[in-house]
Amino acid sequence: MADGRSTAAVSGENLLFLTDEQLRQGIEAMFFAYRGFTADPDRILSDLAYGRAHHRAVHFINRAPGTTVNNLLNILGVTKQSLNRVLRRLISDGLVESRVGKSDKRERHLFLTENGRMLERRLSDAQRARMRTAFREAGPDAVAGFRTVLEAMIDNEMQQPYIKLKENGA
Amino acid sequence: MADGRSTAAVSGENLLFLTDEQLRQGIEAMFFAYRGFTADPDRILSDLAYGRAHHRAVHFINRAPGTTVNNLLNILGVTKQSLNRVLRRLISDGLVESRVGKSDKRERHLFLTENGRMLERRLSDAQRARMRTAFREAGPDAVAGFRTVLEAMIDNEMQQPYIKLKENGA
DNA sequence: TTGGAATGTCAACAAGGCTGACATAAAGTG
DNA sequence: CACTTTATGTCAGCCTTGTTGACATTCCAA
Repeated sequence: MADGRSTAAVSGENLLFLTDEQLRQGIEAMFFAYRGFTADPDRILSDLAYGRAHHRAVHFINRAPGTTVNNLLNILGVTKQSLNRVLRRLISDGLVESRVGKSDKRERHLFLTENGRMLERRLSDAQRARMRTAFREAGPDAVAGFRTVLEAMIDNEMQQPYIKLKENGA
Repeated sequence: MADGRSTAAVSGENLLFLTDEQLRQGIEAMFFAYRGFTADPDRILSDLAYGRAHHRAVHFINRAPGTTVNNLLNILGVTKQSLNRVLRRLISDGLVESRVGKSDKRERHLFLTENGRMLERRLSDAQRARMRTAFREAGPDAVAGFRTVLEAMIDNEMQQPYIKLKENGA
């Protein structure tokens, strides 16, 4: 661990930025920031007796309307049993609609209903507001760096569904 | 929502960086990056039948040896009952030692045992390795921006315990 | 000295992960 | 056509980790 300094020299510009202390600060910042990041939606959700799992489903259905259950499974990285529990409730509460696929009738294509879109809007408005404030405080250069580091931190195994998100075959 | 552009003008430099689309990308990057961030420790923990809650406890006890249960509670933002369950197991497994406070016998001061330090090392090595790779790929300027944005995103209500972490009164 | 505040423990419940097993319907293949 | 594979849903049961309620201990101040 004493060689943190020498490895940092790869970048050349700042010899100190890869010490274990710097990394630990990054790790803790990530922990506390993620909590802040989810705090506002969490408050809204708990009033409705929903959890983060519902938020994630609603978010990605909104982003890719008509996505199949299987595609959502890959994006979220949970089991179908776990997702199914969440979807069942969202459907019975009238926030999500499930349509049998036209070309492949085994598939279910998922859409937000009007009420679903309203909830999604409430949640994402809250989350965007916090992100907007943080971005504005930090400035455009910091935002670019933020994005660059986050992208480098994303698991390569898991990056495919993130990209595959465009597909939409209702 | 059409006024995203005008609010972005506050920063002056990049008129586009606060559109809803940019914010949405930031939100999703945060979601996927956090998953990557926890993936390596999660794998180690699941072999030991521990969860993230154990990781968090071990991390902050290592960072502030002798911290009290109450202080840890404030840092982690969970109920004392929830933390207690985790601590009980860590103590009975011989990873954490709980010493009754000298001046105030109601308090318990927490320390990692030798085995506890070994686990902490394994977990933080894995997490640091990923963060180091991401930092190195992104470069020092991006890292600075990353830190700036995360700090701006941390809930102000929750920032105090993060700072209070220094105290140590065994 | 006594009552309230602080601290920590035990019990029970819920959300949301997980695995395993199984059913159904549709699609694809020999 | 028979057989296999794929997509989805469901039931049962487990675990972790949140929650609230009840309670014991300790400290301190009126």
